[in-house]
Amino acid sequence: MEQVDLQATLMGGQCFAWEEKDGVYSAVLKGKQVSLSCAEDIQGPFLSDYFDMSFDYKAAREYLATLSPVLDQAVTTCPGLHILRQDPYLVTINFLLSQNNNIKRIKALYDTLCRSYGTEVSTGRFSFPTRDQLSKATEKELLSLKFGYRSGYIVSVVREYGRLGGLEKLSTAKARERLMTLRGIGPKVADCILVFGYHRWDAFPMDTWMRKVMCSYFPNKDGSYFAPYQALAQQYLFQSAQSGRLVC
DNA sequence: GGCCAGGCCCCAG
DNA sequence: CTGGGGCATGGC
Repeated sequence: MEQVDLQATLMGGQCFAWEEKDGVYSAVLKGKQVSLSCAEDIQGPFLSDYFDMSFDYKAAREYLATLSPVLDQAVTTCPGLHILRQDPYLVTINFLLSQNNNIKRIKALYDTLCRSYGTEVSTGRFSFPTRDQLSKATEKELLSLKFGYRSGYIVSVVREYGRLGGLEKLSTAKARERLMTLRGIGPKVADCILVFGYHRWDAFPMDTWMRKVMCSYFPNKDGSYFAPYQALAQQYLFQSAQSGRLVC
């Protein structure tokens, strides 16, 4: 039975909603609070979909392991890493927050958005603001909440989001192109939205960590080397580098 | 103080 | 198309 690694999957930089306390992971999803203390708690249609339980991760890991010792090591150490199926709008706003930033502070900003514009679903627990709720935020307000130069991007993307339309039907390359027409979404953020919001495994986000990894371990190669599992390879390599398990 | 963090925009060449 | 400066903020 496939065991999801909650730590790696929920706290590894795919999403910023979860907090871990005494081994219990909790978040507000779809307006409801969810708490998980082990992989067996992943039950029901919503969580099964969220954790992408129907995909054959074993086959993907076995293939990636053949590509390089670094990946072999990574998948062996952490067999339970899944790519979540998250809401595209939420992912879009989240990765606007991510640019030139670190995971800890991205989480803090995520929390600020929830508390400032979301709905309190239980005492002290807030949902992520809907598009409608977030549309009430002004740039000035966001600046005072320490969103920095991302403030303008958030206001603009919330306003223009409807323009994206049925991205699901487009090829990854076309969808990427359309995402990048929004202000504040460049190549890297677009790729993150494609992987984490649209589950496009042929996207390969290249951030500062990945640049180092590719330079050190896969010189003269790009994401296509890991096809058809680019996104999973990326997530393994990102986490390995970012947690200091790789020397770059 | 300088450098860096899941970068992007804008402007030179 | 490529390179580099500017941009907000906080941790180290």
